[in-house]
Amino acid sequence: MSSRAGGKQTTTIYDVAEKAGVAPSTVSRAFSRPGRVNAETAERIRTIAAELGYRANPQARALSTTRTGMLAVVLADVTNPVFAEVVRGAGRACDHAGYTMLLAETEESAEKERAMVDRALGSVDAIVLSSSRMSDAAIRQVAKVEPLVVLNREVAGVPCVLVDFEPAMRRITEHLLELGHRQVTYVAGPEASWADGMRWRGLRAATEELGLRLRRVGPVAPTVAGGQTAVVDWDAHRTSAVVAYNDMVAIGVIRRLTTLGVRVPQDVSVVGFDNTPVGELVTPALTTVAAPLRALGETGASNALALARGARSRATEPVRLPTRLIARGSTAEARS
Amino acid sequence: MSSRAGGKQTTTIYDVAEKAGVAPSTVSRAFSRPGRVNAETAERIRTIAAELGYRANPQARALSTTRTGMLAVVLADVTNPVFAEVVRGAGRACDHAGYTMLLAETEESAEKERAMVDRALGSVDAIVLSSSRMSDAAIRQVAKVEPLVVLNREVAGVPCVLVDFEPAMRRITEHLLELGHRQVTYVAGPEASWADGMRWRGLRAATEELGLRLRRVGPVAPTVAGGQTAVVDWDAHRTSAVVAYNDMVAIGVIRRLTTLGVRVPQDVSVVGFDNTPVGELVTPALTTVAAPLRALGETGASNALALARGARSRATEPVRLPTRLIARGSTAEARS
DNA sequence: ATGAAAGCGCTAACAC
DNA sequence: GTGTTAGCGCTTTCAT
Repeated sequence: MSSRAGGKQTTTIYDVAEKAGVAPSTVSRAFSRPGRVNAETAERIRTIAAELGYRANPQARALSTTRTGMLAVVLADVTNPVFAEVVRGAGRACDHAGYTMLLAETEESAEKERAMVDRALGSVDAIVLSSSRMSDAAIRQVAKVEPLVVLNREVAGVPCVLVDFEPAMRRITEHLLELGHRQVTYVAGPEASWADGMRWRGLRAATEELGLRLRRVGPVAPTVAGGQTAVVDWDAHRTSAVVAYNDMVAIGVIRRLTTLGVRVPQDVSVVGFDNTPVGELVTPALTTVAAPLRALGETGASNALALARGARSRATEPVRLPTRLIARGSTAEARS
Repeated sequence: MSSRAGGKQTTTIYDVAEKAGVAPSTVSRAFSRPGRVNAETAERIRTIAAELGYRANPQARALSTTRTGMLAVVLADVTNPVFAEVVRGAGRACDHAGYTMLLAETEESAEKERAMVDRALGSVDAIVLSSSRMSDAAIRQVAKVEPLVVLNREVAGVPCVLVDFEPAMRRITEHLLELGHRQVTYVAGPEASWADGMRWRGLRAATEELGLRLRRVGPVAPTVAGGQTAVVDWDAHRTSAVVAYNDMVAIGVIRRLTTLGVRVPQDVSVVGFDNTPVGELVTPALTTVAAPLRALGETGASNALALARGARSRATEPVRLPTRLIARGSTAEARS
């Protein structure tokens, strides 16, 4: 039992070594390279260590190995259910790998993000960037210094894992077509959003191919309020179907529509995106697309950890995760 | 520019010292004790450090100071909006103090919690326990080893910050009374939940004092499904008002009631708790209590950091945060 | 105000 | 298989 500056009592490798009658290095080996030490000796050491309540000092270990056993997850907003799921996934991956997760919330500010990444850099073995507001260049820069994987955004030369939007938008379009809709308007989310761009393009491609007429309104904030404001633009050229950037926007659209006396889904069908929990609590329940958010976080984190372990990524082909359409009450047959 | 094992390029204090023509210790001082070094020298050192892109190695620093600059936040479920808010608050406090936040999600398991706390112990300067499933004894144990503050739970001898339930329940009761309700049933949440106990007791005290009749049903899971199941018990002894453990339960109750042809709020009033975002999206919008969740996390974290800085807490009087009632559409005058 | 030197607790060569 | 010896990068006495 030696005591440290802070006043904390700490058992060190030396205490264990002494009591076990072996050299400190042997104790170290017993924990980090169990193979390279006599089985009985190892066992004895472990027993004594347990008795003494020995816990390796992570900082000291890190100092000599350059590996801290920590992964940083940085995202814009934990309060957003979408990211909360991602965090959970990442947490599981860390847990599974014996890693500790460090969380940084940027609250949408690129500067803050930059600062947090900077601070984290020295303390972690890898980084997962979730809803990055940084430029591609800045991201690549960071990737040069530390293993890094980006979620839901494609940055050339940097490993990323993303939700496969194209088939998702295609499914939505098919669904609408089956219900007899011939024109749809897309309510766009934040302009800076990579996801918005992907959704729009996917929808455009699908509608074109399947012969639907497509309009676009917005951009609006990705919130209920945003959705509400979009309705006046929809009103200028009404369509029987609306596809919203995400669930919140869809809910806003529905509320506004309802206020105007337009019934959903009888008069117009509305589709959301993300399969957020509120989707099934509102009236009507939302037709939406479920993205594998948990898996996104999980594979993102575990890929990052793999990189940290030296698995230099050969092909930086983005990993694409599949989605599924969840048809609920907000979509119905078009009135003929 | 010296290179480290991992292959990372790192600028050390020595590199800066050499280029600045001073001793390493001076560089160190220039950063940690700016007062104790000649102003000009300090300036020169800082300039050179910046040029060289010097970043202090946190592990090395921690090794000699015993302070890691990290705070651990452990909670059951990030996916729960209540905790998400707490995390945000804690994150802000950390940010503000130049600390890094480590997040551990226990997914409701006391063992997992124990393990995560254990792992974190060595890496952080303080811990915030949010929805702890550990026993009071276990918590006190941890508090002995490391600065620790508990959120929304009272553990004798351990600093805690909690939502002030009593006035909250009193406000609910008053609200109901004003609307002419004379009997209310409480739908209890998880038995193990400290918050549930407090809410129940607060409600009991208030109803007694104000002369309302109180029944209790449950416990049920703190979910929509849980709320739905509770309705059959309510049905056995109907009351004109229902107070639910939280918003989710309240929503479940409303849905079930609606299914049964009982109208909310015309036939029965329902009150939730937490002011979760969905509360204003459902129909009818939920009357509920807003707890200062963000503040909870924020003061919890900053108190923990204060402890870490040596502010040995004198009185361990729990900090109590105020709430406010948000009256919306799910409560109305009792039918006479 | 600054330099020199001794660690913090652990891992990693290198001997034996 | 195990002991010895250097450090990892920083802070911190103790001199000067």
